[in-house]
Amino acid sequence: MGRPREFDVDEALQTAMELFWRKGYEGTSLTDLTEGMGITRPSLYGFFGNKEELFLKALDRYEQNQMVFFREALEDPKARSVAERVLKGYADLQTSECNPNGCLGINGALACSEAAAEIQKCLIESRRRVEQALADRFERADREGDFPDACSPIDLARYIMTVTQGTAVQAASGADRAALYKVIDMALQCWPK
Amino acid sequence: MGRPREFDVDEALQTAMELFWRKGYEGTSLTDLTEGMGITRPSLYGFFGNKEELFLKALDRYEQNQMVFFREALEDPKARSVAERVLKGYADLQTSECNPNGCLGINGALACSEAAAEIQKCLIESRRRVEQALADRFERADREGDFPDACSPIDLARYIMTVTQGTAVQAASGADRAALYKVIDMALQCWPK
DNA sequence: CCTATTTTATACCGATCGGTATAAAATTCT
DNA sequence: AGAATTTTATACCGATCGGTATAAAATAGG
Repeated sequence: MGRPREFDVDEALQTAMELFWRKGYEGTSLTDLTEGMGITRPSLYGFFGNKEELFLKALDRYEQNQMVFFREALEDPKARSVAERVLKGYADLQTSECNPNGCLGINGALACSEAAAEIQKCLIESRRRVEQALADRFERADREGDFPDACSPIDLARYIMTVTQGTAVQAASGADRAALYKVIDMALQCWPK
Repeated sequence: MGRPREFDVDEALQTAMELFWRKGYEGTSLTDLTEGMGITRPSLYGFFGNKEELFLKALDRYEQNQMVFFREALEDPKARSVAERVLKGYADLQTSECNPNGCLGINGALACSEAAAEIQKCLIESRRRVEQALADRFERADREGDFPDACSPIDLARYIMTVTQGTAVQAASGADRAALYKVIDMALQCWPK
């Protein structure tokens, strides 16, 4: 009942996600958002709360939709394949033609004013969770005898995440997928096949 | 002649650099700058041009002062030592107690609004120059027979830079120096001693 | 002491920031 | 048709954005 909505909530959120991804939280204005999403300010506030809540919803969508590859990679039976699929999956995401370059989780708010401190904290926490999930997977591999003796699961997980964060910066600087794949091949050389 | 300046230009620029380093170009307001530098707006504009020029001057200072380790590292006779010193030098810089975390060259403007597009371009170009300098050094090493056969100088240079950019994100997220050193040790395992 | 010069301090500019009050438009239920 | 409800459109809010006009304060040279 009531006047029917004139826009698709999912589509609008997708657009918001892409804008935040490309310009960061603070670099994206409400005017950017409303014009891009094709809705008015009252609609934005009515459906998504405020800018901060909208960003968190966009981040949630990002994790649900764009990071599928990560959860799938964790299910690979071999730890080295997990690492390779995580690295290449991130590289694919960071250089996808139909998405902004880089990662929303990093572009969103790496360095920012006090006004965005809360968003910055959320993104740090988000990255920490991803790192921990990978570390947990490597712990399992270690118990299964599917892990190099030389290094600890948590350290290797942090190394892998550091490389993906590096490729995120590279992608945001214009590096193409082939270049990132070469980086990944080198990054994986420390891991005997 | 004329009224004597009441502030030290060098000190003021140092403060500006630190602010931009911590909050990024767009995250740092003129109020942040003038209050931090202890000068008024007319003084800032009189001595440093405008916000954009001030940032570029701060970036120049950063490259001159904070990146000394990089130029020194390039002079090391062994290519592998060059790589190790570059990686550890960046990690030190990114986690120095007396500086903001991370890198100015990345925190400055990774993702931003159109208003900061020019600064963003300058930073991308700055990172590209650093990468090229390392690639040139590795080219030399290759000619000197001081380089692994398996990979090309430019690819390895990009790999090294990708890792330092990854550690920059890690540092900006609160990682400490010891953690980054572990990452670097793993990153260097692809390079036979 | 007076002038020229430089830097300071104050107050202001239009534009944009995130956010909202108000009411008209469009639907469903009675 | 009329009331209730929801979403739209418009116009606005105070605060802050980067940037500047104006003139007072502080020096050196004549």
